[in-house]
Amino acid sequence: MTKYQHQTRLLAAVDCLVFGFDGQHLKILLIKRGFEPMKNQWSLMGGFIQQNESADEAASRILNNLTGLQGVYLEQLRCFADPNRDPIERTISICYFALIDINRYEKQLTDEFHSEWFPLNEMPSLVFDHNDMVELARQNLRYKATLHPILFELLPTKFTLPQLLMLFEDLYGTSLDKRNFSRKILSTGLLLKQKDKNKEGSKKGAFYYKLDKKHYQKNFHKFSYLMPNPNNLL
Amino acid sequence: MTKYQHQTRLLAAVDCLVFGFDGQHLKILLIKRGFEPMKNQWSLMGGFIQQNESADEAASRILNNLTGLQGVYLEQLRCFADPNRDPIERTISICYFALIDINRYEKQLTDEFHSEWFPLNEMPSLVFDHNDMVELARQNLRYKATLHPILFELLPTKFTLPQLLMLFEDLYGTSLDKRNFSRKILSTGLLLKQKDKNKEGSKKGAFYYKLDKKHYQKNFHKFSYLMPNPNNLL
DNA sequence: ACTATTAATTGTCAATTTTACGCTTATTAT
DNA sequence: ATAATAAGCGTAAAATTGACAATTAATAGT
Repeated sequence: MTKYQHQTRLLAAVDCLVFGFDGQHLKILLIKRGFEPMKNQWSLMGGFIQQNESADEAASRILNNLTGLQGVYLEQLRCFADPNRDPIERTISICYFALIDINRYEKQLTDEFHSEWFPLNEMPSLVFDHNDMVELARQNLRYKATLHPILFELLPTKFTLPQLLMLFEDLYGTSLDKRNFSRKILSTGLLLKQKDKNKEGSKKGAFYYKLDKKHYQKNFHKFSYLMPNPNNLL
Repeated sequence: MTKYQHQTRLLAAVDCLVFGFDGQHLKILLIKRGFEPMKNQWSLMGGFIQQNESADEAASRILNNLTGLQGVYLEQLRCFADPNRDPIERTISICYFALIDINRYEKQLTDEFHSEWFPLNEMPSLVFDHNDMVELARQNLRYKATLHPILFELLPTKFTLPQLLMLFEDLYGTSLDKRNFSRKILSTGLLLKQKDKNKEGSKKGAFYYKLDKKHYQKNFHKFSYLMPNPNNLL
């Protein structure tokens, strides 16, 4: 026996969602779809999985091909497999999301690859079920960011507390007390204060911080619900 | 154009992981694989996705076929798509996990469907990458249960606080103070005290509780990290 | 070179929540 | 009756949170 008999074989694609943060708003990177159907409609970065690559590899390859991005935070969201999600032919899509530092790639993305940033709330309608993917990814990001220090992926290596605050406020659509926010975020022990300041935003300037790589693992989980510390166990 | 040209089509399967709780330990339901390769090896409940069903539908169907389970909590975990995960032919697997009340189905599962429960920590080695799936699902469950009242799916409609405590303790591999646990869990407002007791576990007997369906939505999120309440926003 | 302005940062205190315990209670078996 | 067992209630110190006010550093305008 070399093959499974009598089973349906399907197209498998990967769609990549890219989040960025411009200092004010959480944004999403879109491109105009390059082939039919729905050619020239706004879309996530997508492509078919090849015979000998894993889904993770396909996601990296496709993201790189369509945006030039490489080595960025990339995580599988989930698989979308409605039989009618693609009108041409049944295609399963494995959806990924990436988090990048928007400033680091802005020029290359818009000039070279003709992709465009949209604020999450003022996004055009997308092809197929890509709107659902975005909504799920947004919820997932909110959810995950309550427990994981994942939003730092959206900021430069050196960032300020006001920047971080803005990011949280925009993601959760709320406003937070900066004094309490600072205290809470610093109490995690994840941040290392730098000696220099960022003076773009104010006269006084705000101190830069970096993630403390040494304590990152140890202090990863400064949260609580029913468990004292779910991830330190076992 | 009616088809995408020159693209690889792949087999797509679904694998279902079933969790249960016997009052002492978290358990997982396994069956002996019914066909080659690896026939008669321990495995998750799996099968191929058919032409006109979604992945969710396939998961329900396959779970029902192999265990008789129906209408239970079932959620997609993630997609496993390593090109070599199946030695016969490349097959993408979309992994699902189910949470069930073990007592409700025990007889049907073991007698009729010849599936077997194993404590998560004393599980035999499984076919293909199913071991990875189990490990990921366990982590995911731990993770999710810190923020979502999801573990109730593993208990009968009426359950006691000592039962719930045992479940948390086993999932997180730790011991918790019963007094603090009670206070914390009751403070969520999610539980409704019943008038009758369960006297199986002790002489005194422990009061039954039910989930308060009315307040379930409202009190879903009694937790905090950086956000006052991430899910009530927007 | 002062002064007004702006945003960052530090600080305070009451209220709430958590932690770490001890004690009482209900029930059954001896 | 009473000993044994696990359930359930209580409590005080410690830690965290929430709601604020005050101070500080730097710049820009006069």
